[in-house]
Amino acid sequence: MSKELPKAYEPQKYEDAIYERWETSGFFNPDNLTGEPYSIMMPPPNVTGVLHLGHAMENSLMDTMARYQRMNGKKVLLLPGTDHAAVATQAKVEKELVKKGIEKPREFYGREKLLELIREYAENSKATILRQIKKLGTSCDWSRLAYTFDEQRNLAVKTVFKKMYDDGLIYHGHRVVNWSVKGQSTCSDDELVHVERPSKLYYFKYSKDFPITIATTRPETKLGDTAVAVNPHDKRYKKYIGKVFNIEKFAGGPNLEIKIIADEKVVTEFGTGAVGVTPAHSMVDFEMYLNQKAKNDPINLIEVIDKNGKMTDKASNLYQGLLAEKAREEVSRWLRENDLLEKEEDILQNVGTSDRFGDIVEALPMTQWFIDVNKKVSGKEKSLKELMKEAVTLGHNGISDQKVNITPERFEKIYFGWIENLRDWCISRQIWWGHRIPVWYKGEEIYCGIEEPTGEGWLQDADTLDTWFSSGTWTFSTLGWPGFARATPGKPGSGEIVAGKPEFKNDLEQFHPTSWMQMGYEIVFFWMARMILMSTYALDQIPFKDVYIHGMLRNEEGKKFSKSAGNNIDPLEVIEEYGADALRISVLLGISPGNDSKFYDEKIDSARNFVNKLWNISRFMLLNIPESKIDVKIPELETLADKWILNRLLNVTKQVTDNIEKFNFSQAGEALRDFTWSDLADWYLEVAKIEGGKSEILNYILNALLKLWHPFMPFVTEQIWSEIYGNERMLMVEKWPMIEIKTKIEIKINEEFELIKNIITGLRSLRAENKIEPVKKLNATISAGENVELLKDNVEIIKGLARLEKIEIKTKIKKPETSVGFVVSGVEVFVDLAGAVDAEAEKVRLQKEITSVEPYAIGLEKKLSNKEFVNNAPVQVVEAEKKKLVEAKEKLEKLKQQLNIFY
RNA sequence: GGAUCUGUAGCUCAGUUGGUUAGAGCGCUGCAUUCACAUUGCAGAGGUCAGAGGUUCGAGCCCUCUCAGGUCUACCA
Repeated sequence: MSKELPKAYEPQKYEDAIYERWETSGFFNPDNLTGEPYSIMMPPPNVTGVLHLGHAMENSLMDTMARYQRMNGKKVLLLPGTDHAAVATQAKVEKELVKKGIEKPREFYGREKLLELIREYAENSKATILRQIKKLGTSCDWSRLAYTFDEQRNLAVKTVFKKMYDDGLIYHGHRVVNWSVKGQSTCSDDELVHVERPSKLYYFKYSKDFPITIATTRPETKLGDTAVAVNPHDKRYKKYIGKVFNIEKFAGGPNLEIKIIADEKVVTEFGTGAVGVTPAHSMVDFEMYLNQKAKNDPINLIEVIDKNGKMTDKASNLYQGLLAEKAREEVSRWLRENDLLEKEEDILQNVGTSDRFGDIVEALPMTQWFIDVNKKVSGKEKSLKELMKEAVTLGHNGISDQKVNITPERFEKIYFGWIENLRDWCISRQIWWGHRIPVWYKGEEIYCGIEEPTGEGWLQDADTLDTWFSSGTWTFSTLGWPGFARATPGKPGSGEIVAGKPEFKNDLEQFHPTSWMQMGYEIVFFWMARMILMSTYALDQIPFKDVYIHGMLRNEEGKKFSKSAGNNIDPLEVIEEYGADALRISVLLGISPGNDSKFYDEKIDSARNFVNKLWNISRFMLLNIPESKIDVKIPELETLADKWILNRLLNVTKQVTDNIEKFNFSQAGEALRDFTWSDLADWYLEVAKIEGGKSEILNYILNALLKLWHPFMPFVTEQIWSEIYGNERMLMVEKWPMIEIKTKIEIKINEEFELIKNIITGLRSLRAENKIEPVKKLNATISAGENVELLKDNVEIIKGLARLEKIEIKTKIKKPETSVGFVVSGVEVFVDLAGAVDAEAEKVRLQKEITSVEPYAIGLEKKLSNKEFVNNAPVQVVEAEKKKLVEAKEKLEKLKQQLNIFY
């Protein structure tokens, strides 16, 4: 059955229907597949808005992998989902409400009503996102769709929380935390964005008789100072250590009691070598406070800034109620006026801002929930920190196949560095959109549990959990945990055996640890680290075996795409104009793992062109295949070109396979594109027009080609497939081409075909240089040496592709007088131009070529006469160089002979 | 301050353990249109591989330093 395709590929006409066919086929659901389980969890996009190009890239990566694995006979689960994104979503909705004129949405609506509004927004956004994912062609199992904020995930979150609580890893503690005044909530260290800004460093003394000068960027916090820390080895200050100084009415305000303490971390060389310690408003100072407490030499903690960023009554009524920044001016002014300010210095300072609310974060002491990362996990003798490290080094519990492999490798180091500096993780947030902390209070009593406690008078903790707490459970909460994971001691994740179906395994058993995970480098700490923490702790398993870290897409100027910058690109618009396949290869090709890449018009243009090229290649091939067959073996190979293209096909199959296995999607696609466009379209199909009778081999190649391209460009390949073979079998579940290289690839075939190609290219080039019209047929003679038979066998190709009338091939021919010529691999080609030879031009051309070959030959000669090279280099290399020299010399000699004719 | 990435043709980038006269796409120049494809084909120009040292028979690739740009990170008060 031969079918003629339309002239151009119009993606809009086919894509939706194809997606529907895939979906209804059931093959997106692994339950309908057999083979070894292979699982990928989709990083759930935030329901804060719509997908952007970065998501298009992620979907392309995941889907390419999923389709490749499926075609390789794996039971593939690509599980889709969305993320409620706690702070991010609430911040977003509140921002829009503020824009509408509701200044304080939380006060205005109250908890229930505001939650309803956020929920509505989230559901809307979710629907859009899911539609976009389908448009991109992602082959995910919609029957397992998950949401980080649905009941199933809530159960998983509560279960982990309780386990950690019972193990004493989660504690309620009074510590200094990051506080966003604008968002009225805490945030974790990772949620800070450091911004560099100009600032002033003030050098001052607390009072005239205070012996040490202190430097600070925040004079207003000094109203809450309770100590000065110096290095214990600092000779200048040693004598003061342990002394207490009383300062009356510091800056006209409160009385201070300053104890001089010693701390190794104080750098003698920096500033004055002495640090004013404000335990309440600095993470570092708070740690000193804890240290002093532990040493039984306590210092006080005085809060002078409140949750609204204003000075408290402890700062005295002179400052109370002022915003911190205002108080800073006032304090420094007072110090200046009272001659206590010694110096002001302009410096650049890094301040932490809230990633969601944008304001500068205050350090405040508060009672919050924390995860202790240093405490030993019961029954493990390892802390969470150590678990996180072990999973990436030795493998979880020292088991090597429970090791997380990170690609590219360099992110391992970055990950370890982060672990080193990790502090206890503050997990409670004062926003409403999120998983409520499963803790209830009644007077002094505290209850932590999955269900609300029975009895009167219990009040649930008002706070919610950091969104990454729930995201951390993603790889297993999506697979039914804890439902199917009633733990059998020693065998985590073991489920129930269903009677009569002894082979039954639940999702968790089949698909966890997941096989492969991809994510952007910007969430390695947020997410990858937390998944490893949660999974190793709660399941005793790593979350995934391989994780691939990709870079960010930027625009032509290298800027981030963002809504606020106004350069956002909607993937749906790109798909509408160019098609999903074009979008997919434009974000997949031309990138390198872990590095940022640019997206711009020319890229998507050429991607679209290529999709169309493939369509037309198929179109042409089909015109030459009277009867398409679906399962074909390698046909008889008659001509050199046949052998060559098949060798190239097998070769590129291997390259594509190897590169996908190594997550080099870009290289895989590029190799395939080069094969398709150059080898196949530009050479072999042109040869096929001349040689004819290629039905079977074209059938075979087209079949393989569509399969190889399918993971990258699923729509166009599936469409072509169905145009050829009807709708009975789907390309999506066809077998990936086998690499059946029976005999080893014959280098000779390649070399021989290269010679033919070079002769043709040389003839075309000669024609162009001599400005001979393309239609004019030429006569050529070839002095072929030992290649006579080869060239005679392929004479029709040469004649056809180089547009020759007559060709004469002999072992040795002298250059005819009225001809021009060139030399390639020992073969001399002459073209008779009769009177049309431009002797001067020909002389110049020959001379030019001689001057390029001569130094090359001399270089080779030198190299080969170097004994050290000959002795040290591998034999193959030396042999190759010798061969090159022989050829170069031969070529040089022939060129010189040709040139001599003119004299 | 520490870490890390990047620097290859006008532009965007490949270049896998060191071994052809360093490649591709876009752009540019010239030519071609009843041919599967102008969303095309053919031919061509264009590079001291950021710079300087070093290791090696041999370096775009390994080592050291310098310069430029980016990113992450930190308790410079």
